[in-house]
Amino acid sequence: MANEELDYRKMSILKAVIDDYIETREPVGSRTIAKKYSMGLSSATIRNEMADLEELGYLSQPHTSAGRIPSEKGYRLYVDKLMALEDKLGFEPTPEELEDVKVRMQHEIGEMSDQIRVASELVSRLTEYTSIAISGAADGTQRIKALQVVPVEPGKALAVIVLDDDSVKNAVIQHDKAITPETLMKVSTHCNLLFAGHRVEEISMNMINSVSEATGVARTALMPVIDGIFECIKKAADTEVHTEGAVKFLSHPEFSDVGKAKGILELLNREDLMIDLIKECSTSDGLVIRIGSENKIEGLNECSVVTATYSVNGVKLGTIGVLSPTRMDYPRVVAALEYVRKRLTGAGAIDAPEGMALLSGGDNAQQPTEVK
Amino acid sequence: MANEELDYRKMSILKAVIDDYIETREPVGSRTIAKKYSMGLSSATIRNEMADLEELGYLSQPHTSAGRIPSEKGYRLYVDKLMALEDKLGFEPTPEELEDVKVRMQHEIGEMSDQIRVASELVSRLTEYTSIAISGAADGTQRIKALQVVPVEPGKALAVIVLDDDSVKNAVIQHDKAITPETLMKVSTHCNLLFAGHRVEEISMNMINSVSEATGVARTALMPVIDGIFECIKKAADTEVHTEGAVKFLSHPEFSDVGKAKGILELLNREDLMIDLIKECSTSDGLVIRIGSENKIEGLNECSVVTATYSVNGVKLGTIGVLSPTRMDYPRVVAALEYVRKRLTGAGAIDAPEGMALLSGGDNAQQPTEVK
DNA sequence: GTTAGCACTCTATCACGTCGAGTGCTAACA
DNA sequence: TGTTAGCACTCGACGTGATAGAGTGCTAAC
Repeated sequence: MANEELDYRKMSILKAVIDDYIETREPVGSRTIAKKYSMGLSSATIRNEMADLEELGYLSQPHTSAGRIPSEKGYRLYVDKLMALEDKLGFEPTPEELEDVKVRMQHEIGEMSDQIRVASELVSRLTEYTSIAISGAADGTQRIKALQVVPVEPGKALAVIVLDDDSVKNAVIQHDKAITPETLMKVSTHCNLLFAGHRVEEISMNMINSVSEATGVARTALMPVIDGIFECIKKAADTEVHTEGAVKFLSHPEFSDVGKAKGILELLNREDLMIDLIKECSTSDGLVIRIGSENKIEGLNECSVVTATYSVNGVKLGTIGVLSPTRMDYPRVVAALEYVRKRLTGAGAIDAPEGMALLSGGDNAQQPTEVK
Repeated sequence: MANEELDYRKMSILKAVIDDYIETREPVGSRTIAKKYSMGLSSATIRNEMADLEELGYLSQPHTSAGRIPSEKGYRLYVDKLMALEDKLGFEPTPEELEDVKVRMQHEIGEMSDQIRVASELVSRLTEYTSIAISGAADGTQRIKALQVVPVEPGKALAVIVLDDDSVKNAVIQHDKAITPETLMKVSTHCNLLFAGHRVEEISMNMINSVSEATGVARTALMPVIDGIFECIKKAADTEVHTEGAVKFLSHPEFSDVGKAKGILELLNREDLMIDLIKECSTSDGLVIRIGSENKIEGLNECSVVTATYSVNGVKLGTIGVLSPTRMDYPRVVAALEYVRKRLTGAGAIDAPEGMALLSGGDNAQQPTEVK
């Protein structure tokens, strides 16, 4: 499994360079590596190796007299084989914090599954990066738990559905004032019986026949009501986005230029783009890492995305993505996302993290990363 | 009504300076005023007047050889007496745009009254500034239009209420599995009858007696359900905030420093602070302008806030505030907020805007601004 | 194969000089 | 008495050049 091109020493040096660069944000020189990482080699030797690594495309130089910085290829190798995940979270959240998260996850029901929203907040806090959450399956495979039509005032009602990820959608119904609340109730009860337990995608318009027959309400009068219910169901198929900690982008020296910062924040506000970005990675149930230009959104070429998709009891809650400049603390992000997985599923261990460790013996690469 | 301290000429010059500074973002020199605003005076004369205005505290100088910029006192006089509101919107939104806004306002029902949220988006677009909207009365005076308990699955239900500003709140109910959906329905119907039309603040806990008696359900079993309903009603009393166009702050040269920009964006994320900021001004039903340090939030000393509170048919929809650096295009902001008022109420005119105009004859100050 | 030494390159930083905008003051003018 | 032209002065913006420091690649010795 060891990389053909690189021997052990080159890998060690590459890992040291990337670790240091992630930590210091400064191009890394040969002297730094020799001294700080006690390789037992002189800076001159390291210089030679670094020149090789540059030739092979793993490192690059901002300018002649600067140290090296990792290239995308370097980062790719790093996340696939080199990075060490031990203790990268740095701290366990306090018990109170955990309790708070747990309570909030279980207690609220909102537009988006609140579990995934709260989880996203947690990820952002743990990593100090921006996190983006998108809601559940949003592909029509969610099941309807309950449906109800709530009469609001004459001629106006509210369609409410609850999905299996405990998210709630509603839509306004403007109907004929002749329709009484009692009739609405009947329709509501019937639709609930009809739809509950079914997938969103299974609900089809011709069910109106059955509703009309069963309730004895004329089809034309029923139309707006059914329309409202369908609008509501349609909303269930919409993907919701929630961005947390967008401002944290301004902390990165990579975005110390206001124009650039503005650009990225405007991108983050583009819900359609963010959905695309995260969704593209949400097929697999594991972690997906996209480095720099591996992700296709223009303007995000200097950023990396790590996503994790979460399911509980077979219900897809959603996908959380962490977004930051390419110089991302990958191990920490991976650890945070795995930690949240543990929280969400209530089981599963990250106590003995897998993935590499080159320097600790093995060379297994169990972190499922999208291989470009 | 004319200011004691200032004669007509000084006011003209002050107005010209502020107009120009708002437009160009540059300290304004005497030559600029003389040439651009055709005062019929030489730059030397204007220089003398400007020196007076500075002495009186209406203008200040960044440094010796720069032009003048308005002080807070200068802005205050400007918004109270000097600014001209004619045609400040610059353009009427296209018919399609208006239609879009109208449709969205009427059609959606969400956590916050969508009317106020959509209005806030419109304001931000018209002014190119950040706008902050807070929801309705949120003081317990909203009335409940409808209430319903929706059974979700055994032991779980959802309380849904619709308020008079068409906002929807919901809360989860974890109840005894022995309670059947039919019982829930009975409770729901009873509560709806009991609560509908009443103010949120009127609902009191001892109503549980009546519910228990009327439905024949034991009080202990009923407790979680009533709790859920109360939680829901409690949420109705929460103020919701919606911020639109926060990123626009990054366009202002005043925030070209990333650190400063970060500070302000973090402030904008502090919902509690924003609620305080806007709420403080939401007592009056007119416009309130706070300039620089007139608003009490630390870190917003170099910003101004203009707020407008909107009610339709006696129902308070909410308050919209526009936030920008002190160098704000006040006339445009006022025009935009008045325009939105026209849109929301469907009547009322801003076609003949009031307020000053010093240079067009009158000197009335009808814009209700908070006098510090 | 490794390392010490050295010349070289490139950036960041700071001091310096210049330019231009705008002022305040004075003296002349209507 | 109010207005204006003229002028010396101030101060920030900007471009230039010198300097220091970090890091490299190469060569020769170990």
